[in-house]
Formats: sequence, structure tokens, C-alpha cells
Amino acid sequence: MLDNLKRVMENGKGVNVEGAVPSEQEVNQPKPAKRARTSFTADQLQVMQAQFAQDNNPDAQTLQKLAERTGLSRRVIQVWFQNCRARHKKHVSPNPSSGAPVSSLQSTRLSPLIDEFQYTAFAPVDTPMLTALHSYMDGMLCGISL
Amino acid sequence: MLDNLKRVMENGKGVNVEGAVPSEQEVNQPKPAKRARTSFTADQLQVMQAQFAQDNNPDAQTLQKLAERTGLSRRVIQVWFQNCRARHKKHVSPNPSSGAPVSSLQSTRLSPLIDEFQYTAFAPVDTPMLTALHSYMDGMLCGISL
DNA sequence: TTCTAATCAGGCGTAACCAC
DNA sequence: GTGGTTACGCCTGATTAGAA
Repeated sequence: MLDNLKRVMENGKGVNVEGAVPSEQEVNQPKPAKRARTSFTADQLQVMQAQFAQDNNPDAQTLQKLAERTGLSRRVIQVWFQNCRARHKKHVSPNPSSGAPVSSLQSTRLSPLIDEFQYTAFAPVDTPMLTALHSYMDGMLCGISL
Repeated sequence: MLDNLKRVMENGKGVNVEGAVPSEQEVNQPKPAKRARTSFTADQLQVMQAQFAQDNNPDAQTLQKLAERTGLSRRVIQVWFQNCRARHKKHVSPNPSSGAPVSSLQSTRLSPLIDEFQYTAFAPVDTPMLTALHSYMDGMLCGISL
């Protein structure tokens, strides 16, 4: 309901890309204060994922270092790790994958795609490659190796 | 009703390309304002089509760049790409009799997914592979060779 | 009429938030 | 910290409506 109205606002409005401060708004304007949604760059994601693979629950100091390195705020980093832990737990745990399974979640969408490659004429993909892709999918969510 | 509100918001922010500017309207005076219809110049079309040929689903940053380059609003650009994808899907897809084994696959959901591959630290996928994937996706359902 | 820019209704993933 | 929720951003598919 109210969500719809907000979606309308989105239409004409600008973008927020970098982890920088979105924008200041009028004090005298009792706006609903649009919640800012950070979109991470490839670089930032890579840094965070690398750290996650090594330690999925970094301490405050590490968090700070990541913040400096990515240019994001400590809080954003922290939230990302929280969400990533949650995602990982939710998607990987309930599916205690053994040998070479495909996670039931996202692969649903990807699998049919990958299959396509076997049919297509110019797909430079061979079967081992597909296997690699599949196992990759398993841990992809946060860039974690199982 | 609510529709009017939406229209007012968009009109206030958006750009009216054609000279056809209806007068300014009070917010609290709901008049069914005319829906603005942008007509693109040859230049603008060329820019967008060139991008489409290369990537039919540009990300936010690319979208913004296109907006700056064409002088159109980001939203208008975005809508054009949405419509263009739909058009091509409708016109090209129902005729799969050609050489390309293109099926129901959608590049849309895939692109961000594929991008993930680049973010991950331990991706067992090398770059040439990614490039191949990308060109596969791009040329697939838009089949345009502009 | 046809073509298509703009809108609507709905779904998905997930960053940000909240309660505990 | 966690699990659960909210809402933002982006997408599709169908539809509405402005112009050629």
C-alpha cells in the first residue's frame, strides 16, 4: 500500500551507487526519510567476500580495516556480514551438501541455463567446466568455500 | 485519484523532451494531466541502440552514464531498455527456427548472477570464460546486430 | 490503424532495520 | 550477536495511451 507510493517516487529519482552518503534532505520537510540502499561495487564485494571466506565474523578492528579499504562505513560492512552469515546459514545449512551437489536455491535458475550451453553452437564450455560451475554455485552466495 | 498524484510527481521532476509542456499544476488540484511521451532523437536512439547491442541489460551506473550522455532522464532510459528487451523477445523469440538454439532463457536474471563470478575470490572460472558467457547472453535474445 | 513510451501489477533478491 | 521483517531497486508481462 504505502510501498506502492514509494515505488512511484523511485521513478523520477536519482541513483545511489557508491557507499557514500546518499544525500542530505530538508530539515523542514517531514519526509518519510527514504531508506538508503547501498549497492556494492565489484571491488568492495571482492574485498568483503575474501574476508568472509577467511573469517565470517570479523572483530571490530577488522571491520574498521575493511571499511577503510572499501570506502564504506563500518556499519554497512557490519550489516553485510550479518546478512551474509544469515544467507549462508539459511541456504547452505539446510542442505548439508555432500560430494558434488547443487544447492537447491539459486541453482534452480542457473541450471537450465547451464544446460543450454551444451546445446548451443558457440558455447566454449566443456563438461568439466560445467562441473566446475556447478560446484561453484554451491558456495557462491557469499563466496565461501564449503 | 492516486494516479494523478503519480503524474504530478513525475512531471515535476522529469524532463519534457517535446516542447509540449502542459501548464504547471497544483498538487491539491487533481486534474488528469496528460501523460508525457518522450520522442527520442536520432542521436539518442543511436546511443541507446549501440549500448543495447553490447549489453541489453545495463546496470545502474551504465544507465546513469547513458542518461548524462543523451540528456534524458535515467528513468526514461531504463524504460526504453525494458521495452526494447520486451520487443525483441516478442519479435525474435517466437521465431526460433533459425540457427541459434535460443530457448526460453532470460538474460535478465542471469546477468547479475554472472557478475557474481567476477566478485568471488575463488572462482574456478577464468576470464575468457566469462567473456564467452557474456557475449553468449548478449547476443542471445536480442539477436540484434545493430 | 500501427508502433511504442509510459504505466501497472506482481515477483525476486537483499540491504537495512527491528526485536530478542 | 541472531532470526525475522521491511522496504528499496530492478525485473518481467500485460496494458494504457500518445503520435505518425
